[in-house]
Amino acid sequence: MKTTRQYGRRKVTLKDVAAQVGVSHTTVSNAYIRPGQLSAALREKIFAAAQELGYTGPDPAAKQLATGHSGALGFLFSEDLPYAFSDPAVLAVLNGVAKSCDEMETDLALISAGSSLRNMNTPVSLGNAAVDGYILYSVAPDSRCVLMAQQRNVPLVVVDQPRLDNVPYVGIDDRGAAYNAAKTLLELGHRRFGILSLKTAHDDYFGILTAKRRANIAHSTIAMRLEGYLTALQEAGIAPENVPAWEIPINSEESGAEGARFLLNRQNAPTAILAMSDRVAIGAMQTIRAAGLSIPEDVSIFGFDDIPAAALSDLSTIRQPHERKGMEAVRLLTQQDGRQNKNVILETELVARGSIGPAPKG
Amino acid sequence: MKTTRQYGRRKVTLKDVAAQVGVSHTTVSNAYIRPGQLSAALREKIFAAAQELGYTGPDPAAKQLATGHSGALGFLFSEDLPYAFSDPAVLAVLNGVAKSCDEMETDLALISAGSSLRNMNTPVSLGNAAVDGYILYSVAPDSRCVLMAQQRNVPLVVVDQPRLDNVPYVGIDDRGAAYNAAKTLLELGHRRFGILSLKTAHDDYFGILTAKRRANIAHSTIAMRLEGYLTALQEAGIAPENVPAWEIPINSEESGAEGARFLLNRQNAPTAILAMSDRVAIGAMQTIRAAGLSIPEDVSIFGFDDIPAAALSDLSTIRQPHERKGMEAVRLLTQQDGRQNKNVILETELVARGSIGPAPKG
DNA sequence: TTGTAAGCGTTATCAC
DNA sequence: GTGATAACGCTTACAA
Repeated sequence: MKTTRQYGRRKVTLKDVAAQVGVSHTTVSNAYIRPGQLSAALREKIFAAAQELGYTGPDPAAKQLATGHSGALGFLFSEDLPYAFSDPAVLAVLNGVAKSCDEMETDLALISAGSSLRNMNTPVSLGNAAVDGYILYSVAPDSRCVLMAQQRNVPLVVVDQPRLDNVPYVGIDDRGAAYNAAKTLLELGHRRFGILSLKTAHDDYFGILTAKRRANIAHSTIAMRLEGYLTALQEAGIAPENVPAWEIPINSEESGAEGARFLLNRQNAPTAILAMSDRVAIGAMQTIRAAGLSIPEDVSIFGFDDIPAAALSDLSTIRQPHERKGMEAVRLLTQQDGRQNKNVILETELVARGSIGPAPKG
Repeated sequence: MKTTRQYGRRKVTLKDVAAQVGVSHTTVSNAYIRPGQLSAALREKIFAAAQELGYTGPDPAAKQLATGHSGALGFLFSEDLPYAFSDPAVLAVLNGVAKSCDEMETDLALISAGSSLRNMNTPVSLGNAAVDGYILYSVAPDSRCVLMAQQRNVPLVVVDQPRLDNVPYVGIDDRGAAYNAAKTLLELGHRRFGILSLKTAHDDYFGILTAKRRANIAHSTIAMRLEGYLTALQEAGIAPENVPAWEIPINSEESGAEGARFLLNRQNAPTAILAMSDRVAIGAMQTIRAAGLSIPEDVSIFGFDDIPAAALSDLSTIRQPHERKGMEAVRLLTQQDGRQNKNVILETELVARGSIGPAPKG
């Protein structure tokens, strides 16, 4: 991509407009940003001249260099963009961010963490993007871009992950929500549980969630959810080591289906499955039905997120206010008036649907 | 959002690093962009100093001002962002764009046309974003931002809409695809058709797609699809005026359901419905079934797009290579080496599923 | 291999 | 209300 000059004609600047009208370039600048400083007539005259010359307003880069801010914010994903666009939960958050940006006339730059991690040879910044601040969305705590974002010395807000000192945080009570889900199933009489966990660490492992891995969970949201589940079960006298768990490689229906196969094929297969996302749960439901079992007569299942597909699948789940997460993040980023550490914990709601029922007799 | 300086410490610049190491300004700059110009040892020394001082690389704004380009591109939606994120077809395109951007290490700025249309008092540019080029995605031809984008004097690429002189274009053969859909239903013996059309103009109208509106369709993709349908029908001896059509207000399932109610409540209700999007078709299917009719025994229905939900609903449709649209757009934007007018028309595929069948007897 | 100096197009300060 | 002048932080001939 070449610069404007590729077209031959030199870029039209403030100066050109000023010359045309016969005023100083300051006055033209004022016409755009301080309307009160000149007569309406002159302002009109300037705009007319600009129009005629093909001047499209102050150059964003120059403006930013002079003012120190760009009017754009960066939304930083941990996953690659293609994945992000396929996940309804991510989209809902992004939706909220977009809404708020729209209102504030702020531009939105999408930045995938993946891309920033490539150039290991050169200490690159996070994207070439000129942004006034970053929203870190569910970024792995050990990711290099966390450090990079902090070094950049612009306002930051974290959504979901990771918890950072002196950085505002938007999230939910993952632990409490998970606790309630497990509790609900316990009250229905279930005693044999299985857990479908999202990735616990930034590696390529998937399979049985071993005790060792349980103890070293890098992703705090996952750790909290697991803790919530296990705490409820433990309170009911069910020891964590007696609760089989499967760690999936990626948040998708297929992975959920695979995890469910593991759980159902064990001795003493669970009558209740706790899944850390709706996509995983929906995949698991397919496996359950394919095995000739009924939901909820034979197996109850609980999801997490309440994506649109959950209602269609009659899946019980934890409703997260995804969109509000995004909106709060923008608000926090925009209103950062000091170093105060404002956190926002949003409410979740337990949505009971047809996927859960009393534990089967016997 | 304040500038960096809010934190008290002055921003670290190239100069500071240069002073620290005891070299010039330029050498430090070279360390970042022209590694060949200095010894590896010196380069390391410079990076070390940068690290120590907290220098995070050249300031994007300053860099852009000096070089003339930003390494970012703008993706311009006609709809507001929140809508865009709810439309699977839009997302798929965005996905393709994101993929390509990722590869090229280009940043992606999302810009909704809506926001640019607000400040009518000041001639604002498209977003504050400093971008090297724009992808215009399905923007209404009469939208102000088309003009604004052109004035900005940066490379442009249009996806789907509108066709612009001297601007590369990425799209499909809407007319041909629609023609094939109608043809397929004709071959199944259908004679009574109904059309569910997307918005034809940029106003608040919805309801019967009148002859007058049919003749004044602002959105070229819609015009082409309608023409494709009607041409096929006309060739089979069915006059356009005998084909009822409903124009929906917004591309959603609800609107489709409403449109289908109109079509089914008429005298001589259609046995075949041509919908211009899958979302609309899926909404219509609900109405059809709610009316006690079977698909495809009583009514056949054809969608457009092949979004994931189409397969789940067993909906026949036209598969568009959404993702490739996005990738091609980035390619065209990036490779613009002159003023040549490269257009890309991607292939579509007719996907026949269970939603179509022979016309009912009688 | 390194340094000097001239921009890049704005905004901001402060006189007039 | 208006206009010089100095930043803003960097890139890039060109010179050494």
